[in-house]
Amino acid sequence: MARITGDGAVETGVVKLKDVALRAGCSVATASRVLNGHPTVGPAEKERVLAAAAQLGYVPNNSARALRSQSTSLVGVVIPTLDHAIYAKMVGGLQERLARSGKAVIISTSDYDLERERMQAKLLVGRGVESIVLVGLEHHPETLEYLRRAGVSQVFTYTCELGDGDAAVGFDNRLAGASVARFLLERGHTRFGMIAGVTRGNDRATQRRDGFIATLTEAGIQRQDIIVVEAPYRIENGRAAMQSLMQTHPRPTTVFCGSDILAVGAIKYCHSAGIAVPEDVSVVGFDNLEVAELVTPELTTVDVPAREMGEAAADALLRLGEKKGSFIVTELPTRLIVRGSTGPAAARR
Amino acid sequence: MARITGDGAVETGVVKLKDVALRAGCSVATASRVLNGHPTVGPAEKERVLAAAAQLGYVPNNSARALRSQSTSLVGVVIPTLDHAIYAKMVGGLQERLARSGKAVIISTSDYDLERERMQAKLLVGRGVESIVLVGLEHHPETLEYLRRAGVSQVFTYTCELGDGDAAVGFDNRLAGASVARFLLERGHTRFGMIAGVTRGNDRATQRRDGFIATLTEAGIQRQDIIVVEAPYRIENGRAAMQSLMQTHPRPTTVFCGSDILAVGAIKYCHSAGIAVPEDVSVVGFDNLEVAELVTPELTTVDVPAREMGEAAADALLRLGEKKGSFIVTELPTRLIVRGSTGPAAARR
DNA sequence: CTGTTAGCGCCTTCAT
DNA sequence: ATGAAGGCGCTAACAG
Repeated sequence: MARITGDGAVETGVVKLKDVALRAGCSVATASRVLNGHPTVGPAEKERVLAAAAQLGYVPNNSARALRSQSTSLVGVVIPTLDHAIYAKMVGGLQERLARSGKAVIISTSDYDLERERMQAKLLVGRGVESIVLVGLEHHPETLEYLRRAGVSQVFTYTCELGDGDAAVGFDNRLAGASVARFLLERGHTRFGMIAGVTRGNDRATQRRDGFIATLTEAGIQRQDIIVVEAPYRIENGRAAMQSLMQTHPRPTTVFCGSDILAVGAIKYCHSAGIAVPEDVSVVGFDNLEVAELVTPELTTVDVPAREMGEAAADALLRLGEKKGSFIVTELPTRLIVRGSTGPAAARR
Repeated sequence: MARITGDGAVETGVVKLKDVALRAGCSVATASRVLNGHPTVGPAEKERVLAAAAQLGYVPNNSARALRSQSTSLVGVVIPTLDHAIYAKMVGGLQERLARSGKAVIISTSDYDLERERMQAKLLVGRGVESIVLVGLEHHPETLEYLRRAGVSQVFTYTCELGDGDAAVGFDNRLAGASVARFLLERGHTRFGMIAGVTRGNDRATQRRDGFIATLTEAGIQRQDIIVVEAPYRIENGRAAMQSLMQTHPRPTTVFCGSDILAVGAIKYCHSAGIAVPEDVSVVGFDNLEVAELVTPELTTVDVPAREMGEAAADALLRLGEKKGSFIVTELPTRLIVRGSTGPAAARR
């Protein structure tokens, strides 16, 4: 698809900066300067370059630009999975906000595996990302070391602890777990169950659990009256976990779930087993997903501002680019949304 | 933060091919050959290069590789929104499958706006993507023209019509709508409502609606016994739309919703208004989201293989790269999942 | 203010 | 089978 231009040059496919310079009658350096808004260019020259670029439909080659300038305007994000709305929405907020600043987002998933996260992060560095957005505080030490050496700034989300990162955007998972505990204590509950997410390699799940338990024990609840199980975030697992909890004697008067996903599974089990919610057992979730308002009874849960977190992560990342070497912590509020799945403690039987 | 390695080299930041060659005691050419699986390398040399690369944690610089080889291994995807699970999951499948082939995914969103989609597509081309994954068949003509000129192959998803694209991976929305109509006819329904998604610029919503209506009219249903409203995919809108449908006289014995999101809103309205589902009115959704099994009664819906679609899109895109200029159509099956929200037609009142 | 020059990191001829 | 060298397209020094 070669074609002959007005001035006789033969072009094949893509137009390069050289072509623009040729047509504008200047050097590639000047053309480059104009196109990059460099000020020291005469207005006449400038005009010609711009016109030439427009006529030729010039599109800069980002690979060359990136290679040369060592800057790609690329941001990497590694999340556990796109199947969970909270992560997907976070990425949505991130992407949208970054797009306004001309940055693009390369996405990848780790499936809650810190080792996979490490690999993904390396690949992203190879892609030339200048910053990387990770979920949580806990990561493979090598991941962070590698990123640091590569000069890639690190933004942690879903946590407001900075750890070894450059920025943290999120909330205090421990505090959130504690707030649920306090709420349930106030309602007079005495025996507690928890269906936590898998805590291995997941600081969010760990802290929610720890904050919950610590607050209960500080309030005088015996450790034997707190029974904790772990389950991957899937409805089926919530159901099975609830079943095991409901088979203990005496059974908990309330169950706190590390995610709404688990909570709806738990409620589903109760329905099938003839256990009344909240009369027999109160259930609390986490995340405030859309489903929270769709189950019967509606789910008491902790609202997590997923989209806002993505937007705030974008802001943090942008500021990090401006002042290199600074640290940013943005704490976002969570709040307990009380709905029908919780009530006063069930009568002892 | 330079550090001294065992063999005395000073490293700053990222490991380059030169570093690997140095440590392996060979030339960069040889190292390159080994890392690219070029056959003509002695096994001893090969071993050393691989070891060196592993020890140093070498990651190729994609900008350089892209510049040299004129190929970026970058794929762009534009979806309406990451807030809806079907799109998020599709992207998840796409990303995961492409990662295996060393391709990265740059993501962006259009918010169901074809004009925004056009802009995003242009930006992606500027980023050097070699293929682009779009949702649906209908796009701004300029979008497709631009992509074609830039040599970017186009994969459409959620449709199995090729249109002006190079590949289509999805299902027949019209047929899916028709299958719902047939199912409801068999159950003896006589007056039909539909809460469709917004059809403007959305061929999926349009075709689901058209297939539904066409099948009904072909079966002898009068057009006045089919009432259709449109609503953006949000629970609240489903609720409001259902309210308006339930206020017509005589009211429909069944309502087909263009998405489970709308359907759960519709069911929610029924609960609040004392309308029994499915006794008073049957409800059918679309997508088979997780919520479909969580509402009461559970939702009859059309299962859409979102993740598989992403994976199939990746496959199509890969094949497209191999045989330039070919066309690929992959039709994925949908199936009607019958649950408790549908029953025989309600008794006439 | 503009042009010339020297690479960015990698792959791939071309020699050996 | 291996190494040396050139250049992908662009930008940032440095000259002029």
